[in-house]
Amino acid sequence: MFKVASWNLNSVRSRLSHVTAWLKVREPDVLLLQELKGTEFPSEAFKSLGYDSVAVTQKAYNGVAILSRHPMKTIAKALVGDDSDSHARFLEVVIKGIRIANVYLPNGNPVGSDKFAYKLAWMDRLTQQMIRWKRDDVPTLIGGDFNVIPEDIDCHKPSSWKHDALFQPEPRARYRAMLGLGYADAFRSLHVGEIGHFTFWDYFRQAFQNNRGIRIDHFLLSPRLADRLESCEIDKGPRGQEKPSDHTPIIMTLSDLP
DNA sequence: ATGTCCTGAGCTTCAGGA
Repeated sequence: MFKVASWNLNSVRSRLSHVTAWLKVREPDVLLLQELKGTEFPSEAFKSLGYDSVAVTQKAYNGVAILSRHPMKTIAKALVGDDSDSHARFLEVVIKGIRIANVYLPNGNPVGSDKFAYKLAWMDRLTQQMIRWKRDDVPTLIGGDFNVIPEDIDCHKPSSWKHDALFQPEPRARYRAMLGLGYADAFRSLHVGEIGHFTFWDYFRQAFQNNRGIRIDHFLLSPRLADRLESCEIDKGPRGQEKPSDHTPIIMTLSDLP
């Protein structure tokens, strides 16, 4: 069994005790982290728990890291397609023969702004990379904060998100196009039609207490990995703790190769 | 428009991002 998790921390410094406590209990083989929010990365804290790590950071914003209990080879620290893009949003490694890409897609608000255009361009670049990945034999997992609400059932109330970049037709069409390439949405493929499953809740207006959330953290699996998918669950526990991230972890398990 | 939380400059609060 191979357990992979993903968690947007909204600052690794503010959430270090949360994530280390969570790792001790859940013991995933691999953890993808997003929104580190700072240049410092506490690799020693994770090393003492048995995890090697690789991180791409920048000052104040963004930042992604991958923790692994198995040998990990770093392949890329940036998404190709725009040399002028300096945001820390992408990390690609190989662990146990699986290509794992950790992504933190742009938020894109407000709709119609330069940020929205950057979000769409970033998704186009990721789609092109996902097409290139299909050309080799390496089973591939893309996980992280996609900042896309795929379908109406992935938010508590569509009308509340009608004007938000995460819910616009353009990013949703691009997410669907990724599925159209043959990648499976791990959570939805095992929870068809189920409502009320979210990975993010706003800090304000008691959104979590009232389960007014959205599902924007995803795992996309190439066909050979989708065949090995055993479970995919959202762990709401951390979102209910003191000083939580606004996101909560998503966890999936793959069966071992025969 | 509102709500809340985080970072970082360099204030004893603010702007910017989410």
